[in-house]
Amino acid sequence: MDTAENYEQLKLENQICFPLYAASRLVTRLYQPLLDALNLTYPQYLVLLVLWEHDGLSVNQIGEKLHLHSNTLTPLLKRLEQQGLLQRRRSTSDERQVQLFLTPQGTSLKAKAAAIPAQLAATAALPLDKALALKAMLDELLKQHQPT
Amino acid sequence: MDTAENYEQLKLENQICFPLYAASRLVTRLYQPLLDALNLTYPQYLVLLVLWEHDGLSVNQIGEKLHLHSNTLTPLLKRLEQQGLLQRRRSTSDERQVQLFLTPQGTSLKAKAAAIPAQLAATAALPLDKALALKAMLDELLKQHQPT
DNA sequence: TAAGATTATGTCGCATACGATTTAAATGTC
DNA sequence: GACATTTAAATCGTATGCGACATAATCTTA
Repeated sequence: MDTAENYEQLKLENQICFPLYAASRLVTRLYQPLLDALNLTYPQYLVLLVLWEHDGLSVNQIGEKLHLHSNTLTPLLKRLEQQGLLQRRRSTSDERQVQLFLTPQGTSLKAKAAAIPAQLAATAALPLDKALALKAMLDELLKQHQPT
Repeated sequence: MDTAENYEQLKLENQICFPLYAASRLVTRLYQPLLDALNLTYPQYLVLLVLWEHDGLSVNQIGEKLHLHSNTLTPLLKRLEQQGLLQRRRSTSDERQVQLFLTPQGTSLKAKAAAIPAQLAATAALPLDKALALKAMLDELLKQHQPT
């Protein structure tokens, strides 16, 4: 094995995963001032995006969409329930499942959030074509590692 | 304002930042089995990448490279010190600064880590050209938000 | 040079992530 | 139908991230 080449690949500037890690945190920080107005964190915002599209999903169904498990989601969902944005309710057909239903406040928050994507695009300062190309590549990477 | 269009942009599938968030977490999970052999977390590995290139940097100098601050780095560095991989030492020229120096164990870990980039590339299953294109776009995004 | 501003690190609190385990409900199988 | 297996949530412990603040050292500047 070529040790010199291997060491070359240990340099930070040659890492592919580091820019992914740094960019993800950067973008979350860019969201934060916008989300502060709604009193949400970025993962909480993601959960609401899901519920605004599909109200009444179970914990695992939300987790499938966000690639998160109940160990992360349960406490997060309890906090959203505390804030009065949603209600957690045991499914009657399958009592193992907990379904999440938006409250009127949770539903109405969607209107306030409507401006966020455009605002974020403005602050991120990434041209639309590059943003879409980036998204396409990330989606491909994610798709290759879907469970199933 | 076009509310329907704004709502369209609130769909999860139209988010650019969500795949970034999900891919970053995915890749960190892909690293984990490789890093387990070295008893490291991914952020700890990143710190060592920096020190293997530039031993003796201060907390903030590491933070600049990784885009992290002392509130994150100090506890992490203390854990690496506990593991015997590095030593934290007050700078004599400027007693506000703490410099990080690799121990022999910390230095020797580099040889064990040498195989990781290639192993990760294999598991990530992303063709090199796409990986490089992805990195280029992420680097551009990060560059636009450099402090200074 | 003394006092205020700046800088580097550290501490604290909160909210994720996530592996490992637990509990209860539903399902499969004989 | 009893029982082992599987499944959905929840719980626990550890390690980040990060905003806000505290502290000590250095710098500025009047």
